[in-house]
Amino acid sequence: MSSRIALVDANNFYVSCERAFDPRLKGRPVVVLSNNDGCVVSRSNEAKALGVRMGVPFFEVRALVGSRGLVWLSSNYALYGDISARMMGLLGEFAPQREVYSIDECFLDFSGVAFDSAKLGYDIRRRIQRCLGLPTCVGFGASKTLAKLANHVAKIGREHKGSFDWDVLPAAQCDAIMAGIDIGEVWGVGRRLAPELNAMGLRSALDLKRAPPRLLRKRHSVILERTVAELNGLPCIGVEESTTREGQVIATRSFGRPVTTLAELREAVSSYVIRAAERLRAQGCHCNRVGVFVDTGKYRQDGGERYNHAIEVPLTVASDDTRRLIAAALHGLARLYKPGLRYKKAGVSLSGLRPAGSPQGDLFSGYERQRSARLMATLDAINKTWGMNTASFAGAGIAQPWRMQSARRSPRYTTRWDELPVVC
DNA sequence: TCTGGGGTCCTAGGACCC
DNA sequence: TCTGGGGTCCTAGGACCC
Repeated sequence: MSSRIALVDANNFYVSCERAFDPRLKGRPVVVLSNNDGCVVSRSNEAKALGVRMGVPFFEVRALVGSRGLVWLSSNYALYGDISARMMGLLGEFAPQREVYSIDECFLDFSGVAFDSAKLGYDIRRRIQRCLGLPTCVGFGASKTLAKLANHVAKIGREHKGSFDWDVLPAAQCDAIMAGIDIGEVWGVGRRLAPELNAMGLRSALDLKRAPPRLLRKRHSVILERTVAELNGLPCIGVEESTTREGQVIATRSFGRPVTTLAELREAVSSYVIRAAERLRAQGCHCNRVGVFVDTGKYRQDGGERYNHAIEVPLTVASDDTRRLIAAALHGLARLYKPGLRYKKAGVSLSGLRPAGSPQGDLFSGYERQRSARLMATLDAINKTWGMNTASFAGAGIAQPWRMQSARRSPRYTTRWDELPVVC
């Protein structure tokens, strides 16, 4: 039985989440900004029509606020994460197997199942629209790469009404459509690779589909070889329900204003460890390496040299105890810190992840370990019930003057009792 | 003035082992 | 002067993704 995969994704996801709770935003040019209100990361169709590009620094388009009525919002990840979880729950009802690929994208595996893709695509889109108020598109194909590309076709061609399936069209027609798609739109071909492939005479998705895979592997990598196979309907990338890879947890932020003192850097790094450790425990993992990095930023005005360095501190015993991880991170930070610089950003990474149940304990730590586990569990329970940072660590600072800007975050409608939407 | 954050995967090269 | 070969593990860096 041949492979049949769908990719569902929400259109303009962050903006659509905001619109679902604030109908006044409908029909208007709206953008949602990245952390620190730095870059545009989501745009309504009206904003796209004004020429606002993805990822553009906000200050470059700020004039459109006055001249064209552009509305801007800070990002509200509590809201988007919750809406995403609801969307993925609904999508899971449609297929035997589901892979949550990103906050707004999901692969569904229908291999071995008979279905009418036109009806299914319509049903999925209607369900998500009715339950959550989100517009979506659906693409069907024999591989993940083809499903992604089908989704792209569904999105740009109005005649497809938000759903497209390669397998219902004759091969010649599929090729004609692919010939019209830029090679850079193919999943796995990024900003570096596209010009290199262009230089080899490959310009469209169809060119890549017909390219010799061996040669591409030699010149580039095995990834590109797989992409070519996937474009030809030979699935190489499986649909995976859960990720059991080793993985890592990263927490990083740009500062609201430059930071110069070690004391403030210590506060910031501590607060990032607290967040990362929460996520680590939510995954049920311990880590055995703590990385920390600082950066003076790549857009420096003062002409000085950029300083961005990282250091990894190994732990003798894998841990998920915030206190231990903070101690390790601060140890690394002390070695990294150079006075007299204006730091723009810092971060931590937890790696060497393993399941919490299997610690290779040091001989005498049994009792300590139980105490630690209880303390962390209590901390997480308090913060889950009463909201983030209800109980925290003094080392992270109280005033936190270095914190990022988030001038226009909408209410956390669905995750905070005190911010529930009020219906009049 | 103002330029995000959180990931994955592959490859090359060095350390180390037998 | 001459100085193996094969394997694994780890890490850094680069490319990609959303």
